[in-house]
Amino acid sequence: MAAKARVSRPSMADVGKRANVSAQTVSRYFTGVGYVGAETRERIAAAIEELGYVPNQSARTLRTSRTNSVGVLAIGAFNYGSASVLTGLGLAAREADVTLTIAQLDLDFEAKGWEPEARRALSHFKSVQVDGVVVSTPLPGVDRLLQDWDQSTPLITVSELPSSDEGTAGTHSYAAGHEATLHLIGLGHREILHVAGPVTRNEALERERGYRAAMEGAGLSPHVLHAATDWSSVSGFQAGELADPATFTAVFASNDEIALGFLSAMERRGVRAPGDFSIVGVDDMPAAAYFSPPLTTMRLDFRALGMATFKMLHHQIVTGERGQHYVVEPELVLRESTAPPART
Amino acid sequence: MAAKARVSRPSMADVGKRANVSAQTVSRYFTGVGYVGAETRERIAAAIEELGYVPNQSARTLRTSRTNSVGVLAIGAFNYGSASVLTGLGLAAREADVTLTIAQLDLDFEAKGWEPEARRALSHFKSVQVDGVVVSTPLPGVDRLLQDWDQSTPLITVSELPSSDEGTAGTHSYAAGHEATLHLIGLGHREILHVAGPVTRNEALERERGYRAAMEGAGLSPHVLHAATDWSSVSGFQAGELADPATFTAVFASNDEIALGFLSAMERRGVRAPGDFSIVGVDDMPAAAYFSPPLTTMRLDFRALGMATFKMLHHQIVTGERGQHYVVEPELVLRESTAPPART
DNA sequence: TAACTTACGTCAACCGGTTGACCAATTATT
DNA sequence: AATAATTGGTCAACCGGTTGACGTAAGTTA
Repeated sequence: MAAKARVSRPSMADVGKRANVSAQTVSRYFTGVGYVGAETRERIAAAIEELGYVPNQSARTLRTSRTNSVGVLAIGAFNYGSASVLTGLGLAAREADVTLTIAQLDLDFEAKGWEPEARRALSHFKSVQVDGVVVSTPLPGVDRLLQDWDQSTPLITVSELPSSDEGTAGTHSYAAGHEATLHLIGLGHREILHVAGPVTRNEALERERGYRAAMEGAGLSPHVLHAATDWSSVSGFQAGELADPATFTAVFASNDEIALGFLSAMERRGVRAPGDFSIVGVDDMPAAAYFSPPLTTMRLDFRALGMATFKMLHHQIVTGERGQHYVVEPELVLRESTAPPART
Repeated sequence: MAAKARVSRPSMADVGKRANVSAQTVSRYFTGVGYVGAETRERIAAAIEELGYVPNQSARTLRTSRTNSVGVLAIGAFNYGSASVLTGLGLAAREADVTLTIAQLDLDFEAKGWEPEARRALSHFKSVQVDGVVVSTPLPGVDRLLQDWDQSTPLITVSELPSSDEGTAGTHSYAAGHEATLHLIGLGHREILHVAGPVTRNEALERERGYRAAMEGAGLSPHVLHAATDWSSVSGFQAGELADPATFTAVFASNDEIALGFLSAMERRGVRAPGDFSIVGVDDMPAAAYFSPPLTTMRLDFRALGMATFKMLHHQIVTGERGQHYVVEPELVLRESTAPPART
């Protein structure tokens, strides 16, 4: 035992001393450059174990400017979709031995203007030198942020309808709106109401576009209710209170939660699905199968989106290649909330 | 312009050169120690802006061993509860200018044994020198992890029924189970089934304990159905398929999603709440108010839990004091899924 | 026997800040 | 007029790894 009291954590030199090798050999042990004998390797491993040595990531980063971490820019609250994307990101990151550093926007970012805050977050990511960045804020105008982004660190946005090839991923919300509406049209409905999601979200806008295209394609006039300020069932309920059941035989709701709220408001008036009207949502959250009635919906695999997004980013980090993109295609899940119309 | 091409980011020295001050004065500008005149301060700020200078966090950490980040150990998937806790943590962290670094356990951590993985995550946190750690994995046995945790960096567990005073936070699930059951008893129910949550979660165990205590306190015999492998409505539905409606007049479900699945299974048999049976859940997830019928439930404010947890941890980080704890008390939210029994 | 390969050791520079010691000039206060 | 307080510069050590250059031995292969 050395007389010197050690307050700080053990360093490479301490490990080397314990294993009767030089600190540089310990470095070789970790980095893999140069030769380290099998027996020496074991002695080093033992010394690490005994001392409880953990390498200092800051020192490593300072020298190598790599951190094995990626930054995630997210909106304030995690609902089903964003939480699932985060889950997917995290799972894929775990597999690649990368950790996520998350920066959240303020809850009322819409009012305050989220741009300065987003810039601060990105600047923070530069400060900690993340190896890559995921921008998971599907807000109209995120593109502006990325223009003055340093091209040298990979960045990928998980947004709507990745039009460009440049490292984007997202759900195909336009298709979701389109197919959902076609399903209702196919059942014979002609008066189809769209309960839109929050106008401040790209997904909501795309789903509405898809709906409108399907309606116009069939020669039907679109009827959109913009009552939602968020993705919650509260918004759906409020929309349901505003809607007149006499004016539609089917509803396309921008997501499952809104559909749930709408169903609830209708039931209060004695109007029920699928007898009195049909309704289809988007997301297929786990609970949707147990709504009353079980909800027909466009499934979107958010977790797979998160995993694929991370994998693309990671690929870009290690190889330097970019230009991929990934789109989650929606899938119609038929359940009991849709049926042919009772009246035409 | 210097002839030397600069590939790397600007450093403090570059800022100093631009502002006609020394690099040390720039350091004073950031750290606040020593004097920097108002006019000089402006020149430095301008130079930072012009160069797009961002301090190198690794260099800072290497010297100061502070990171302005806290680690969060979370389970694999984010459902309503854990996502809300994370939201709260993130919002409070944002306010304190701290970022979260998250480490997720594998999805099937239950099968594989989560301890080694959790240890790896904690070791990673040591490696990056987080200022504090939040252990948000309400698994039986987390205590074992903490025994060999280095006391010098603050750690707080968000778990069940924080018995000790030593920096813990959590929901009072026992009380939730107890009060929910008392509510049903108070309505006149005597045959009350408990649909338990996953036995691998502390909350589920505590809610069951609370239920049992209330039943036994009223001289009633508890009847517990252990069908859930997770917190999902699928589990609730499966439990509902196993349950015999003739054996109970009321149900206490371990959370809202399970209650939803159970309701759905019952409805398939033509058994409805609140006419045929009463049911109460736990969580009060936003959708619960729009279930059919709207669900009576024990509200738990997970976001507040997350925010309080972070604030406690942060207080501990800056002051060094510990010994606080925070408990989220459940609150009974009366809706339409409970009523006095039709039969006794 | 020469030429590699393997397995280390020893310096030393470097990453980019922080911190302390020390000095010098102005301005403000007693 | 003497003593502070304020402002800012210089030099150098330090945090804990990584990386390169160079040297030395042993064992292997041509």
